Amino acid sequence: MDLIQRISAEQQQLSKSERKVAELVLHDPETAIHRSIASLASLANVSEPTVNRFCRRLGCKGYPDFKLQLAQNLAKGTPFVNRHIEESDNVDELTQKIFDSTLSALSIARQSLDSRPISSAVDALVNARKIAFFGFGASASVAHDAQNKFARFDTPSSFSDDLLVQRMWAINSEPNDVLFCISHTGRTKALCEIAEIAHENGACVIGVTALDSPLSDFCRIVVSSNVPEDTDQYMPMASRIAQLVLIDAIIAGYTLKRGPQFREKLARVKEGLKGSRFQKSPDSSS
Amino acid sequence: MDLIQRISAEQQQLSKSERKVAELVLHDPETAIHRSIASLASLANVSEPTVNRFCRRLGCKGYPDFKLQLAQNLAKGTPFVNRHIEESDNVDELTQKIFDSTLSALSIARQSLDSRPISSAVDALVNARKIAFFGFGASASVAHDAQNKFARFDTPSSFSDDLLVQRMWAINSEPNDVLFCISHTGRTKALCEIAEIAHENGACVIGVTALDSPLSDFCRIVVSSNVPEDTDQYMPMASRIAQLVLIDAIIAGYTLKRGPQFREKLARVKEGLKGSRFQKSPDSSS
DNA sequence: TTGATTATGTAACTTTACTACATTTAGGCT
DNA sequence: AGCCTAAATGTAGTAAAGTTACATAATCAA
Repeated sequence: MDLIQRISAEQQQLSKSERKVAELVLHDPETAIHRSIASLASLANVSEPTVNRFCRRLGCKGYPDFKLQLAQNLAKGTPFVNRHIEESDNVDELTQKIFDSTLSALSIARQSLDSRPISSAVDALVNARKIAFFGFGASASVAHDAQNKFARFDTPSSFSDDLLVQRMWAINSEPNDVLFCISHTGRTKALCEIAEIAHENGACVIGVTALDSPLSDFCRIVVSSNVPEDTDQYMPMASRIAQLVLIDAIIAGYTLKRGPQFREKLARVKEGLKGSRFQKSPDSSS
Repeated sequence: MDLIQRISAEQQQLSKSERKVAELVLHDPETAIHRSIASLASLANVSEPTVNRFCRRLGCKGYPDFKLQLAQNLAKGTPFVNRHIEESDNVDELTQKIFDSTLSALSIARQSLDSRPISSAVDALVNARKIAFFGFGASASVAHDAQNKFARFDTPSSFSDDLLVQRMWAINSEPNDVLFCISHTGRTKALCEIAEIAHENGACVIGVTALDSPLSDFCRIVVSSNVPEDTDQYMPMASRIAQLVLIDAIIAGYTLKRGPQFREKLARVKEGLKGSRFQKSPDSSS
């Protein structure tokens, strides 16, 4: 656990004066690392030894050591604590918080990543006859995004958030077909049904979902993201971003595995998109 | 340019004694940050002021400042630099790289953020009569995602990636209607046309796009993300993630501005979604 | 070689952080 | 309440670290 997290964790157990220091540091860590102990102390309205004791309580050797660790912590760029949004936040604070918690979730997901299912997914895709991406609600747009990327490839792919279309696809599925079922919770009844049908037909069902969920029972491969609870209480935020990035990784793996002449094709596809744009600086699709 | 790079760059122009210090630091930076100026000086067989002068020559305020910068430099260690994917990467490396570059892009976007257009967008939405989210290609799924979130709210909202549907909406648009046009480059001809029509009808066109792009000419508000060039050469990766997070921020601002009784409604919507799921741990939509 | 210029080191000084101790504050018990 | 104990906080002195001013040594051009 890094220093900033340690401070916010221990904040409760600190004494009154020490908590003043903690608040100051958490509120503006940048400032702290450029100040002397005396200046920080007076800023927090406490004495110098209090600041020193505060540092030691956090496991530092002294104030200079504390500054050093804090500096490193900041440089690492994971001061993204899941700070919850408050009624009093202005738009600027709020925006920063949203970015922070997304970054935080992504970086946690990155650490607790299992590349094996991703690898299996790539293998399945390379041999796929046709591919589909299904999901509902917020996961539908993730599926949509994934299909959009596969549209660049030469294997037939489809997306749907329509129950009946999905069911038809599943019923017609065969071995060597790949079905991506996307659901954060893995508890959406309708999607489980679809997955079951495809699974029974011998298709390779890949779940971008939670491990040990009802949906995962029907999946040959489960790619899970292990993001912390969503910051926002009303709708998925960070979880779907993690799903997108996971799928990006699968796509990158696929692109690589298909070899150089496949990537030439991709370059041609990209070139071909230019016709739809006002020219100036050639860029990726949008 | 970071400190270590700066040292090796200036190494040639340094005097004999100062070069000794430079070599020492480059050879073992870890040690340097934990030593006092005296200890470092004796280790390099030079005097203390020499070390001090060395620090200043590198643009630091003094030795403590030098240590701080060096520490930050080291902590960055394997920063989320846009490390390009290589043929030889295995799936694990590749996945890490994809996550890294996404994190990198997001954190850059976070730093160079202008909250004013976000704030204006929130204001426009609060007064909106109807709202639409349009985009093509990868941006279509972003628009899809945004609409999915607005489906929870009480203002009529729609999404389309269909040229004709979009055009019909634009033609029917009026003042107080809000149109989100999503495009990374802001150069997609079709979308510009739609934006122009809506704009001429007096609707509030909000571009989630690049500043100074053709599209931005028809936008009353431009929310831009300033992400670095996309890592992947073939398709948008990081840029669309940044778009999503920007829209998340707008939504969070909107939710907050609508006040507590509006959030109660949201809670009811979330509760209502449960019926579509296998129960166990209630969670957000998927 | 010599004078000027730059590089380096010495020593005094200033700032910074730490330690030991005194004072205050808070909580428990009669 | 009033007292006692223990914890928390601050004061003042001390040690250590960093900086500055100046003196000496090295380098180079004429």
